[in-house]
Amino acid sequence: MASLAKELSAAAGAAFEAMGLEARLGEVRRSDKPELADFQCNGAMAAAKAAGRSPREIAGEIAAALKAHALVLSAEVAGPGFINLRVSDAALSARAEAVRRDAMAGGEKAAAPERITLDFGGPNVAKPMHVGHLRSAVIGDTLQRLFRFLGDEVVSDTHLGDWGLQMGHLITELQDEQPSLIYFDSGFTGPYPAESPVTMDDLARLYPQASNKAKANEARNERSQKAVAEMQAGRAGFRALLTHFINVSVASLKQDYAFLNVSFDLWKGESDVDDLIPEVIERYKAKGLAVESGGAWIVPLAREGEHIPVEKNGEITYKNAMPPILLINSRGGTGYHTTDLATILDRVEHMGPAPDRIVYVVDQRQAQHFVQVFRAAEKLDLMPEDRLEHIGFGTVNGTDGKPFKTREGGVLRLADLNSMALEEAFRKIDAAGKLPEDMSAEERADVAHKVAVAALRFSDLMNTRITNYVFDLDRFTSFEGKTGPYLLYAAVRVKSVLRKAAEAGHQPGAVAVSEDAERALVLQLDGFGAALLGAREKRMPHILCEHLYSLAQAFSAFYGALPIASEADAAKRASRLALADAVRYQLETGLDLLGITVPERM
RNA sequence: GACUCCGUAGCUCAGCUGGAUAGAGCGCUCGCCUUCUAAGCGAGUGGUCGCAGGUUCAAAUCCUGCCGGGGUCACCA
Repeated sequence: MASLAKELSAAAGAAFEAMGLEARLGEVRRSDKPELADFQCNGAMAAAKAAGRSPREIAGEIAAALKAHALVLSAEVAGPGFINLRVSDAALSARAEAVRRDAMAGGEKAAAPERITLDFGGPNVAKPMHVGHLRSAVIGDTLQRLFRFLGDEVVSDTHLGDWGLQMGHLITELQDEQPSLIYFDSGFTGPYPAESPVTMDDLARLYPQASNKAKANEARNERSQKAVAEMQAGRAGFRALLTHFINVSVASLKQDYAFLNVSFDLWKGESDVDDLIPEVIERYKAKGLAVESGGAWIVPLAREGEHIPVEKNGEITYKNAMPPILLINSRGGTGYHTTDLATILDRVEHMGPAPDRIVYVVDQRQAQHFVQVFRAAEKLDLMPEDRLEHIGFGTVNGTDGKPFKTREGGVLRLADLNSMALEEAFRKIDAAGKLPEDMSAEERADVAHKVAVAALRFSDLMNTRITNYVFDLDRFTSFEGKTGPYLLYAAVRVKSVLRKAAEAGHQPGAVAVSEDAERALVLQLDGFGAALLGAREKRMPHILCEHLYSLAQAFSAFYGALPIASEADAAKRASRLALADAVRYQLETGLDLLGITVPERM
C-alpha cells in the first residue's frame, strides 16, 4: 500500500484531470493545521485562473469527488479554496500495519534509479583529517546509504589526495632529515624495503614543517615542486616512498572513518590514474582543445559573455571570468584538474559499466573547480556536464562564527574531534546516571560510542547542507532538543517498552487507532517515503533528519498520553504495541540511513 | 570588480517549485514521576521574515535594486 498522501494525491489528481486540468494540481500533503485536517490540497486556487472559474467552485467539485474515496472521512472547502481532508481511523490503522510489515518501513523506491559513482571523503595522504573532513564523510556516507536504500546502484570512492605538492613537501623534508635513505639514491634500482621509513606521526610532523618553510622560502617551495614533478614522472625511489606514505595514511584514515560508521567501496586516489594522464592530455591536444600559455598547457572553458579581458595598468584581468583548467603546469607537473579528469576517464571507460552519474561531495568552496572540470569533461565527450554533479556543503564554524579552531588556534583533527565527542558522551551518561546497574563496561563503552556518533552525525546532517554551521559540542551531545542523543533515547525507549511487554507475554496485534495521539503518530509514519525521496532528490539529508525527529516527538507524545504495554484492555494494548513496533522499525531504519545505530538499552 | 551562498524569535536553525494565524530546538515561566526509561511530556513567553520597490486574488517564498556577512576568481588541493 502506498502512503496515504500518495493515494490521496492520485485521487485528487484524477479529479482535476476529469475537469480537464493538470493532475499535478492534486498534490495532497500533511495539513498545516492539524486541528482542521489531516491532509490538504491547494490545487484549486492555482487552477482557478487557467480554468476561468472560481477557486472555491473548483475545490467544491474536487472535494465532492474525494468524499467518495475509501480512505476519506471528510473533505471540506475552506478559506479561498483549500481542500481539507480527514482520513478514516480504519485507513490510518491499515497504514500503520502496512508500515510495520513493509520491507522499507513505509518508504518507497526511487522512480528512476541510477548507477552512481559517489566521490566523497577526499582525505589527503599525510595530512591528518581535520574537522572540515567530517562533513564530506558524513554527508557522503549518508547519501550512499540513502541512494542504495532507494534502489540506486552506488560505487563509493574516497579519492585520496596523493598526487599533489604535499607529496613533494614530504619527500624533500624526509630527505633533509634522513638523506641516507635508499629512496634518495638515484642509482639504486630496487627492490625497496617493504617496511615504511615513516609512521603516521612522522608524516603529520613533516608536512607542516615543509609547508611552512615553503611558504616562507620560494627556493624551498621550488624543491618540493621539482620533487613532485620527478615523482609524477616516475622516479622509482620517490614512487616507493609514495606507496609507503599512502599505506601508512590509509591505515590511520580507516580508523577515523570507522569511528563514524563511514565506509567506502574503493580507496582509490589521484595516483591511481597516473597512467591515464598522458592519454587525457593527448586527447585534449588531438581535439585542438588545449593551448600553450606561459609554458603551461591549458584548456579554455569560457563561454559567450564570460571571460572578457579588461586591461588595467598593463595587467589583464577578466570580467565574469571562467578561468581555464590547467592541464600541465609550467614545471611539467599535473594538478588536481588533470587528475580529476583522468579519474572521470577511469570511471567511465575502465571500471565496468559506465555510471549514469558521478556525484562529488566536496566543500562548496570547490564549486568553481567542479564547474571547470565538468565543462572540460564534456568537451572531451567523457560525460555530459549534466551527469556530473557537485554536492557542496558549508564550512564548520566555531561558536564565534569563524572557521572551527582548537583553543590553541590550530586546526582541529578529526581524530581529536571524535575523542572529544566520546569523552563528552561518557560525561553526559555519567551525569545522567541512568544506565542500568548491571551494564558491563563493554556495553557502557558501546553506548557511549553510539551516543557520540549519533551526536556528531545528526548535528552535521540536520543542518541544511549548503550553509555554514556553528559547531557546539556541548549542544550536540545534549540529550535535550533536536539532537542525535534525543533520537537515540526515544528509540531505546520504544524498544524497552516492547521488550517489557514481550517479557509479560504481550504481543503486538491488530491496529485500531482512535485517539488523537495515535492518529498523529500514524500520520507522521506516513510521511517517511516522501521524506526519503525528497532527501534523495535534493541530496539534502536534513529532510530525513526532520522527519525522524518529528517521529520521535510524535512517539514521545503518544507515550506520554497513553499507556502502551500497561494498557488494561487487551485489544488496545495489542494495537498500541503494534504502533510502537512500527515506530521502532521506521526509526531504526531511518537512523541507520543516517549512519546511527540504536543500542538495546541506555 | 565579477560570480556565488547567506541574512527569519535573545541564541542555533527549518520553511523558499507562492496559499490559511510564519515553525522547531535552546533559553526563560508554569505544570506533570506509587503504572511502560522524566535523558521525557504538556502549557506559556518570544518575530518590522535585512531594506525598498515590483508581479499576484495571495509574497518569508518569484523579479529588480540596495545594505550587511561568508566564499571563490589558472600553476596547493
